[in-house]
Amino acid sequence: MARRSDHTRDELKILVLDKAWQLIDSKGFEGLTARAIASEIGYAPGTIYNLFDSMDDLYLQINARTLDILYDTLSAPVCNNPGKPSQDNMKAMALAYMDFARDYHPYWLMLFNFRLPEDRKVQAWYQEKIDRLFEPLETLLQPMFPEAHERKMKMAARVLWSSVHGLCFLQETGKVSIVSQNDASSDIASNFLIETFLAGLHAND
Amino acid sequence: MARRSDHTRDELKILVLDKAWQLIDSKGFEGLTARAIASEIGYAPGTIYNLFDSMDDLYLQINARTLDILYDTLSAPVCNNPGKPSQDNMKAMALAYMDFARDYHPYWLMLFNFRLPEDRKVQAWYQEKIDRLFEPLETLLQPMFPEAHERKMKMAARVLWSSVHGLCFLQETGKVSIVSQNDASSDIASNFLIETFLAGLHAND
DNA sequence: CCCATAAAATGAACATCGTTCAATATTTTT
DNA sequence: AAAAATATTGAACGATGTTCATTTTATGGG
Repeated sequence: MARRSDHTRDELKILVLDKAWQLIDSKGFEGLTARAIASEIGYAPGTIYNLFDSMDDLYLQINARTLDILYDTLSAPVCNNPGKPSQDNMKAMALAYMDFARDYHPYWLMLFNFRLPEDRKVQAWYQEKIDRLFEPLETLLQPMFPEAHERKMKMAARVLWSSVHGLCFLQETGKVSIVSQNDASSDIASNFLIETFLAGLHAND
Repeated sequence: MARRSDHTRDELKILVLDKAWQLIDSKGFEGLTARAIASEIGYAPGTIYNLFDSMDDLYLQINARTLDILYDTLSAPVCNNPGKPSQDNMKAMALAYMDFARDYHPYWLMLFNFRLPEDRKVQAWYQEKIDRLFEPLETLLQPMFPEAHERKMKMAARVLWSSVHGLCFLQETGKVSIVSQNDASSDIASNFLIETFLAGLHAND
């Protein structure tokens, strides 16, 4: 039996989440089970439930990690180069998101498979992590809107972001081949979307 | 024991799918189990597996029905009124999609939760049902492109369609509140997307 | 140092799931 | 009527998430 002084409660939580992350990496989401985690860290299955309300709760914590990495990805200098036009930065940001969806595929999928437990609202700290994702794009859109139109700018950010996500999602889950089987097709489509959207924004000024 | 002359194999398949559809409606996707279906139609669980390869196979058949209804929805006259400007039709089509996602919520979700069994490619007949979904939007976009640019038009259709889907998805799964908690916010966002995208198309002519 | 109390870890047990397949029941063919 | 073919069955298997009475470990006071 694991001795309870081996780790503090918080250390143990981190240990579980680290191992969960590894399991997803090696065996995919299907391989992520309470028993597998427990066995790997040398604890009994019941211990998981001393630390997390449920497996859904654990999935939520994994998603939190994923959202943090995604935020860092979208905040990276390659997508936020002040020396480059906003359009270039946006294209880079869209491609960064698509690369992220491929590189972190199982984690990225979990973000959308997650089901809220019953009618419970998503917790505030989690919603905060989601809302934060729009900030880098908002920063890029800012100069294109008068200061008085901040609300409209924020909507534009969410609409464009959602659009890129939709493109990425249908592409990545293999539901739709946008232009052809070409590997570059998602890049082309993404660039086309941003060019068109920005042109539309300027035209409607 | 059910007598095997009660139904032909095809009738039985339809019976199973009808009951599966009902179960999703009444108990949600979680209530859709082989045992529940079997019990409801007066057969044993094993019978399901005489008709379908697996539950995933059954989900695929349910998805096929959903895709058919969605196709009919997007083909409806309200979104394809020749007497109205294309932009109005597109806005109506986007709203029709969003209404569909709400009205058929569990079925609509299943379209994206479905996981391909192993590395098997999606079957051609299923891919056909997906590709067909773009046709109504392609018809609306057609007049905006020279005939020689058909490929570009098709890409535009898929990009705009994906964008609307992304908007709808993030809205419907409660991940993102686009403008506010307002009920009309998704309509506003969707209209904004289409106006901007079309303006961008014309500007880049 | 010992013992009472608190806390953590356990793992068997429960309900449920998808799935299999030998056995049984039914129909068709000979 | 017997035999072959086919459909249906349902117990059984190996999983899963989850619970919780029991056991183990740590702590603190006398």
